[in-house]
Amino acid sequence: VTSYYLLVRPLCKAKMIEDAEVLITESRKKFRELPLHNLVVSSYCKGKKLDAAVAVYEKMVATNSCSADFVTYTSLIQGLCKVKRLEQALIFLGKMVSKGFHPDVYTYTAVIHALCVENRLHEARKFLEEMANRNLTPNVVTYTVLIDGLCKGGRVDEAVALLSKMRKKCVPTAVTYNSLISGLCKAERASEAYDLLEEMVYSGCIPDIFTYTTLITGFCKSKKSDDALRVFEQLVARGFRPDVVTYSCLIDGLCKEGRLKEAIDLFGRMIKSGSCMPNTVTYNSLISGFCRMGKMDEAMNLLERMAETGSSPDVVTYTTLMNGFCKLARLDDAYDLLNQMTRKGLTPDVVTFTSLMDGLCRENRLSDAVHILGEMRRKSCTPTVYTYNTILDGYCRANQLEEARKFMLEEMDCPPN
RNA sequence: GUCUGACUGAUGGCCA
Repeated sequence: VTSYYLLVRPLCKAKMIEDAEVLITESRKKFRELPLHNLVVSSYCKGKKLDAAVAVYEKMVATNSCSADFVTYTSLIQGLCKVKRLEQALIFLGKMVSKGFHPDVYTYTAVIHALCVENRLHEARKFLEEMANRNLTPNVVTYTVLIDGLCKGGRVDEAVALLSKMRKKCVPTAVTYNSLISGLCKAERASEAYDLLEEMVYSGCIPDIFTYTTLITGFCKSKKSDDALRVFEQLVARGFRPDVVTYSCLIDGLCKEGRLKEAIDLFGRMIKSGSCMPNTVTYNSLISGFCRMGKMDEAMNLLERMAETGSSPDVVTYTTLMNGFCKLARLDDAYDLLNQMTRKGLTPDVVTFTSLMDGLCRENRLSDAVHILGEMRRKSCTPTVYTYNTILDGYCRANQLEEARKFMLEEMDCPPN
């Protein structure tokens, strides 16, 4: 037996699990030990080879070599959860219980997590209750998993309520705070998120630059760049290093409020600080800001200056600029950029084409716009509902309601929104 | 002598 362990364990560690499996299944009966089988099953699970893991389990059952135990079921259920084979995991959970084994907090948490990922929040909550019925105490991770699921499902209020509930039993971790802060920011409730951040720091949990950037983006989304700037100064004062994403978020927020001068100033400050260099996204935000203001000269100037800091324009850069020109009815300039980007080896995508189509529609060139739709399909660039809406809006604007109706019935191959 | 669970950041398109 000892020699089997000496072989099987290293084989599993070296991810040569198939060889390990051969060893244990073809050995003489007395070596068919359960821990060896469990080792193989769990190794397959870790390698996300769940079919193989389940096959070993089934062989165990079929050949009666040894019978699955707590560890076998735990490994399989958690492995299945990880690869999102939730239904199968639930079946094994049922089997496990019916065989008299008691899934532990970890297993329940893994199942709840998988349910949350599938947005099956009601069932997730039911499992929390089931834990209580089985005298299992949910811990921080269990609560955090559910809180995170609720946040991602847009049910932030329930998440906040669950936070209060969990506080009576355990202490939130940085992960808990991060989930909630992100959820509140997505729900445009950045000031509540900020309160949580302060509480997080006060209670000794350490946020990271991601946490701060989430908050900055949250304030920007709510058009509160000033609050975002305050968070920025605070993170610097607390010794965190803003990176290019942090700067870019702020720059984008300022641009979206039309505060272009401040955005440019911050851009300069970023370079001067020496801690990071702007990238394509940083430029794209600035360019988008200038385009929105109709300042196409400045926008084009930025395009030309990207190379100075080692950035290259991408499809977003060009689309932003083209859209800017389209909105000013400068279709020739937009087409020039289309050619330029193609020459650079960049491929226009569905957004690029939709922008162009919108420009054409605004100039009453509806048949040209519809023509692009055909081009897109030929290039297997799939139109989205925005693309169709653009055309529909064009028809409506031109008072061609009957055409719009016909287009919707005959051309739209996605559900309207 | 075998198993174990969680989170967070940026840019472009339609209408309103």
